[in-house]
Amino acid sequence: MPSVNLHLPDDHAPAPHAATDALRRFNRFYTRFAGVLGPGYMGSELSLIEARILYEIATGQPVVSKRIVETLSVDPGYLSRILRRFTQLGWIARTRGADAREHPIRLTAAGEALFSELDRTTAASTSATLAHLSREEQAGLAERLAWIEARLAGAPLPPPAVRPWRPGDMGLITAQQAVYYRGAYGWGDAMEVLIGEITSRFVRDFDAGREQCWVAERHGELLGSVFLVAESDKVARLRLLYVDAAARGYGLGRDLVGRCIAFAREAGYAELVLWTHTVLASARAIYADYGFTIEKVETHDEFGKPEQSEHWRLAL
Amino acid sequence: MPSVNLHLPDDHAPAPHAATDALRRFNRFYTRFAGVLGPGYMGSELSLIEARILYEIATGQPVVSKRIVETLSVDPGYLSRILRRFTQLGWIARTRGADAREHPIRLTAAGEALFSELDRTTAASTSATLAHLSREEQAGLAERLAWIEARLAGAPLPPPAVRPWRPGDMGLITAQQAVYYRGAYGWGDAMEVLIGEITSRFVRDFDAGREQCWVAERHGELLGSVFLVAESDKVARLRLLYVDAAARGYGLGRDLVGRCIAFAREAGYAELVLWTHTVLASARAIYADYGFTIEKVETHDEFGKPEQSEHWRLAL
DNA sequence: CTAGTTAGTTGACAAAGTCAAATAATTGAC
DNA sequence: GTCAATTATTTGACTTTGTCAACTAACTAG
Repeated sequence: MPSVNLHLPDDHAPAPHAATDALRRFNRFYTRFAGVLGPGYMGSELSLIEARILYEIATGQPVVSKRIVETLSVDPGYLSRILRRFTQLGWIARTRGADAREHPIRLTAAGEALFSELDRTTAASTSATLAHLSREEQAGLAERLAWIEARLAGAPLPPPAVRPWRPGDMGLITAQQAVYYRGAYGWGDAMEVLIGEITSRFVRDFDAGREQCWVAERHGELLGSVFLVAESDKVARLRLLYVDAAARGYGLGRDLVGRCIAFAREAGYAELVLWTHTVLASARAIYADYGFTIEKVETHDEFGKPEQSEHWRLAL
Repeated sequence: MPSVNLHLPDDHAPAPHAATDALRRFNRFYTRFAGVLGPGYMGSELSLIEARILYEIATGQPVVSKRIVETLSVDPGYLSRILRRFTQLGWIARTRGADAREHPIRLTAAGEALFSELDRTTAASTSATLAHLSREEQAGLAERLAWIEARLAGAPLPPPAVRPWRPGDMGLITAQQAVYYRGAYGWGDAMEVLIGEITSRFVRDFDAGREQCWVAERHGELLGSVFLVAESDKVARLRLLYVDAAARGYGLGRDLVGRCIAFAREAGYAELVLWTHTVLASARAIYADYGFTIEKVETHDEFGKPEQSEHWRLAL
């Protein structure tokens, strides 16, 4: 279920604090919502923190208390007492580590049983709160949660995954590029129409062994794409290379062009051509690096304002 | 920044518990994340609950403690003591309500000052945690948060908002309908191509006074669309009516068709025609209700399997 | 070997939260 | 109108949860 991030330049400019307000609002909502899932912990004897500690132990065995203190930001003294109680209850056992100051923690059989029981009941309860959502909504929820977590965590995002095209991709590609080029270069409707025609024609005439389209995705978001289409028996054309701003710095453009070249060689083409514009500097750099050369330069006025375009060519 | 919910039927079927796991994972993440925003409350003297109580008072003035107990699910006794302390500190004042058992609460001037200070600092701190996100990411975050809150709250969703088309919409419409008809009726690539061509042509030949496309959206998600295009001087054609499963029950299809009819009358057309398929029962019901009648029925094989289609007509 | 660190524990508290009983006002049944 | 039942809030008597600093034992670097 890919989506695209469409941000029109002349869109109702969102209030500068819209995102801040949205997050604060969500925060109020979610603390209440989590309260429903959360404390009292599912009728078990465990408090929320105890359950979280048990989770850390179960998933990280053997784990030293220092790590728990760090990941859960719990007071070491408090943790120490909780762990003592867990030991008395027979849920955990503490061994001697290589470093004798550490006392690595493991679950006992009873602890494992408790944890898997807890895991089952919380899963069931969470599942119940999602029961009223359709399959599509559940999938959409999972994707949005992952997206949000990735941004809020501030951790580096995973690189986008590249895959061959699927039904539905063409429209998204068209929408994405149309909005981008309009915003970035002021290109008009004619460009949107052109892209739409190229993508429609691609599906209509698709020749599986000799043509392909690759799409890059992350957390359900379309982040890049490229087409390789047959121009003639011996000539292939690379079209509509695009890398979203949110996917810069992963070498994605290079990857996509590389796939086209490899595929074209494999399919027995003798040369690969493409048409691009002088303003598209980063794409041009990639073409040049792969050994493409400019064959012809011409200025046209198809996109609502004069634009210098270039025909590139690579012998395979 | 609309998106579309694309769920291919033969997609990697998500594990049945994917959404549950995603939510549990998010829950672990978010409790930690909120801890950063949260307790200690921004260097102020207030604990998280105190801050939440202050918020409830400030935004709901005058408010009775029962309401706070319900919305925050806090113990009444505990709340009572906190409110007494707030009163002693001069932040709130309690009056006599119409029902003398209640003691409606208001903020004093000092309370207002405290609250707006707190509001400012939490906004600043939240804003700081979002500083590393781009404008697009912030907008995407806000939309996703709203979407998630709406689903998890289980509250009825707001009706989709209808607006005229914008650049980028055409591709999304194409993607959405292509995926839907493939999944629901097994229609193939030819259908996707047809939709792509219709939408591209619409942009190319768009005649503003005599043609229009409306799009329904909610939380940044495309939920429906319809086209009205000129067929000839006196004849308009309604095309590509679509209402997403997530938007059923709002009368959206009826609304969209109604807009087409009103627009066509306004623009001076004498009649409105459309082409649809017999399997599309709910669309047909809408057409019939508006007084459209079937002119001709024919079976074609364009979508990969035989399908009965119908030509409808309405005199304006 | 010594001074400085580090992992974890303990004691002494303070803060947060709970529960049941009490108080005062209101409602509904007769 | 009166009385029992109910409701909003408060109070008392607690338990649980969380904090802070001092402490012990083990490690590390010079």
